[in-house]
This record gives sequence, structure tokens and C-alpha cells, in this order.
Amino acid sequence: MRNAENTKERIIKESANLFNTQGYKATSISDITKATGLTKGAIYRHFENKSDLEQQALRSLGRLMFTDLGASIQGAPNFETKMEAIFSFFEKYMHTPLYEGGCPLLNAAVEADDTNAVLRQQAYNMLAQLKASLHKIIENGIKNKQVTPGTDSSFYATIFIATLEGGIMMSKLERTSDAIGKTIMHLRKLTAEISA
Amino acid sequence: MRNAENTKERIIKESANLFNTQGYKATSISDITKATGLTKGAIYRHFENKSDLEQQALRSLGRLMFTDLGASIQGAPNFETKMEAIFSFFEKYMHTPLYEGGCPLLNAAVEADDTNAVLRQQAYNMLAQLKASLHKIIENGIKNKQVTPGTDSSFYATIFIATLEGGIMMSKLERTSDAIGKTIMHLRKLTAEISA
DNA sequence: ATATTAAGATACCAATTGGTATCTTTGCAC
DNA sequence: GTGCAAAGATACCAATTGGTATCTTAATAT
Repeated sequence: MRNAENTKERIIKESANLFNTQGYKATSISDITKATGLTKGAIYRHFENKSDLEQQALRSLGRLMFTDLGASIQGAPNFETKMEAIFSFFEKYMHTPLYEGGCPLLNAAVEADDTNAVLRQQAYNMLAQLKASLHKIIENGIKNKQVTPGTDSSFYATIFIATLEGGIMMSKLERTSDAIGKTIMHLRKLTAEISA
Repeated sequence: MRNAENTKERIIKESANLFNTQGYKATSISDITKATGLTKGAIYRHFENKSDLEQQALRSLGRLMFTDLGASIQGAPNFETKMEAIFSFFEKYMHTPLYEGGCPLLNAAVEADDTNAVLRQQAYNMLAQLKASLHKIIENGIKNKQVTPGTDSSFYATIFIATLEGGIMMSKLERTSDAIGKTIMHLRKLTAEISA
């Protein structure tokens, strides 16, 4: 056979790039044929329809993000280093992006929240996963006496994510790392504040 | 005549709603004809092309936002009340939205940053205006001894906006005011911290 | 070497896209 | 009331959309 898995991966990777930069609705199948060099027939052999491809592309982006981020976090031994791993992930992201077009969660969330139920649900799950991850880091920090007892983990998880995502939006719009740099600086201070 | 200004306003208002919920690219002229009850001929009499309509619609949303917000700010006598005006603007926004689809700045920024130069520029200007507004509030606060001297106005302006926009994104995705509520709570604390 | 079958290419489909040219209607000046 | 110009409706256009049916090509098992 003509390595099916391989081409499927290629289609997912290329379309994920297009979806994440141009938007899901705004990216056509023919855009994807141009990017992959394949034809419509080849693409529809591997995916039921466009929505199917959108889902798998976003899932792929999510995996990419969470795998990289998760590895950095797990490699850090305590609360402050774990938080630092998150910050340097987003900092590094500015110079050497893991994928084009900015944060897949932000992009999918803003595009899909009112129109695309399946993409919206996926973005929702990504956000839930990110929140759970941060929640756990803070809770463990409390348990291990690295975070001030009584700290509201849910509250801070939300604050951290909101600030980062907002910073990404601003930096992408301004095409400068200024905003994301400032937000991370702020979050570093916040991290120090709740550290025991 | 058949009140041209009136229908033009109607087209802008309806299309702004559609653009802000479904997205600019994803909203077709025929969507707008359905929403307004007008025909394509009528729409293209008032606007050169779709891009022209997009611009005017976004400008209308921007005016709506800045007018309302600006009035609240100007009505407040000092730093803390001005900041409180901003917070209650975003809080109120959750129950009684000024327009459907969430923050026009966020939506336009995320959709247009990589694909639509003219919309991107407009979003950029909106962000600049918002930053300038916050900057001025903080600077005046310093001048009037309501804010700790030496406070970095640009820094805090960025933090405030990023946190709010991120909170809006999360709240829209989760369909709860939880996230925006938490971010505002956090920003209230931050405001108190830099208050003299 | 050949048959088989999956992978991919080609050629089509109806529906929709942004846009335009032309026709009809409406309201106002006279 | 009639003429006129502006406002809006109608009817079209080529290009593109997501999708499908069918044909060709390539790798493998025998």
C-alpha cells in the first residue's frame, strides 16, 4: 500500500496548521489539497467529512501542546519549578512556536463558541484539562507545604489561564512579545506571592 | 427617499451582530439579507463590498463599546471608582450584553490576525485605544496621589486587559460567568494593591 | 508474473459564494 | 398629478464550496 497512516498524519498536520491560522470554517478542502499536494479523493478516503478532519486536527494540536507542556511540568520537582516550566513554555513559544497561528485553545474557543458545537466541546475539554492540570499543581503545592495553605486552587488556575491567553491574544495582534512578556512577569510575581 | 441612513444603520447593526457571533469570513451576504429582510441589491448600494461592510460593522461595535465604557469612566471621580466602572462594565456585560457574541476586540483579533489585514488593523487600533485609556487612568491616579508613585502604567494596562479578555474567552466557552467573575475579583485586589 | 485491493486521481454534482447589471418602486419637488 | 432621482428588488454571473462516484495506480501476497 502507499503508507496510509503516513499520509493521514500529513493531512492532519497540514490542515491543523491551516485551521489554526486561517480558521476552521475559512479553510477549504481545496486549501488542504494545495498544502498537501494531494487530491480531494485522497482526503475524503481518510476522513468522513470536513468536520471529522477538523476534530482530528484540533485533537492533534491539543496533543502537541499538552505533551510538550506536560513533559516540562512533570520534569519539575516542586511547585515553583513547575510553574516556571509553564511560563518558559509560553515564553519559548514566542520565538519557536510548536505550531503556527497561536494557541489552538484560544483560536478554537473564539471561533466555535457560538457556531460549531463539536469544536466548541473539544475546546471546552482542552480548557478543562488545562485547568485541572494547574489545579493539581497548586493542590500538590499546598500538600507539600510549597504553597500557602488555604490558597484557592480553582481561583488561581482560572487567573493564570485567563492572563496567559489574554496575553497571547494581545501579542499576536501586536506582533510583539511585549504583552505575553508582561503577563508572564506578572504571573511570576503572583506565583511568588502564594508560595510558602 | 426611503430613508437611506436608516436602512444603512440597520444593515450595519444586523451584520455587526452576525459578524461578532459567527465570524466575519463565515458570515455571508445572504445571511445578512435574511437578517435584515433586504436584498443583495440594497446592501451593495450602501457598501462597496463585503470588506467595507465588515469595517463599518466592527467600527460600530467599537463605538458602542467605547462610548458606554468611556461614559462610565468619565463619570467616576477618582482612580478606584474609574477602575470600578470598568469592572462593573464587564460584569454587567455578562447579564445584559451590549451586543451578542462577546468582545468585538477579542473576536476580530483572533479571527483576523493572520488573514485579514484591514480588520486586523482595526482591532489593533481598538486595543491601542483601550490601552491608552487605562494608561491614562493610572497616570492620572499617580498624579492625583491615588496610585502608588512609580507604578508602571503600561505594565498594568496590559495586565488588566489581558486578564479581562482571557476571562471573557473562558466564560464564553464555559457559558458561565465564573471565569470573568474570578478575573475581576483578582483585578479588584490588584487595583487595591497599587492604590495609594 | 499476476491478481487483488487499498490509495489516490479525476471528473463530476448541486448549492453557495461575492459581486454586478438591470429593472422596478418609492418619495419628493415642482 | 407628473417627472425624476434615489432606493431597493430581481436576475444573473463565474468561481468556489463540501461532497461523491468512478477510474487509475501502486504495493503486496501468492
